[in-house]
Amino acid sequence: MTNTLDLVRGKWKPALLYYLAEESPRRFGTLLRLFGGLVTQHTLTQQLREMEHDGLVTRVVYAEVPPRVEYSLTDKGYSLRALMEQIYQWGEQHVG
Amino acid sequence: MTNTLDLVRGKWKPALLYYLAEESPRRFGTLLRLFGGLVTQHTLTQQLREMEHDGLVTRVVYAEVPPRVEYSLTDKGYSLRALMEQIYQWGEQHVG
DNA sequence: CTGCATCCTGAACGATACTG
DNA sequence: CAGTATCGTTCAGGATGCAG
Repeated sequence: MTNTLDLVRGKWKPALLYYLAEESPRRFGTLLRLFGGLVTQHTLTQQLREMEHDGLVTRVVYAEVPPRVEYSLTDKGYSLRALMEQIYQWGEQHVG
Repeated sequence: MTNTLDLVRGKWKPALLYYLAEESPRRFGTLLRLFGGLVTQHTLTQQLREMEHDGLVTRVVYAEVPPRVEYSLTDKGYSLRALMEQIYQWGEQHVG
């Protein structure tokens, strides 16, 4: 279970799950702008790579100039997003 | 939702939730021994106090010599424990 | 027995500058 | 545009010793 929580152990991962579930694929720059300067490129890249490693997102690089990289949610990612929704619902009842 | 995850943001909190759901109340020393030296007094005290502050456990001090302190799970604690079970189930299916 | 005080380490995250 | 490289800060958690 801790293993599951580890998948969202990362400051921006829950939000990334949310944004990518809302619309996939999304470009790196788009995601960066969605956070409005609250997160750095460094950190965003890091968290996306970890999520890719965990099988939550897929990363597709297009050989173009300028470069384009798109991130999409996997089935596992969508499933985890649904679980997060459960958790959110619990919070609504017990925390307010 | 992050607010909910914050309640178990703490290395030993999920385990404490588990042990206290299994049997309440439990003494401090008992909990400490359950972890078999993997956690220090310092950290265990800290996490229990945070859980108390979050309304997950109640702390009862008995004015005896030697001192006795017992921790119990609250209704909210049991409820969170149930949610953790949901999370665990998800992990079984998607992580193995 | 329980827990507080102090010090310390490691990992997460941010700031900034540079590159294909 | 989408990174990588470095460095600095913060903070959870551990080690150890002391106290009621």
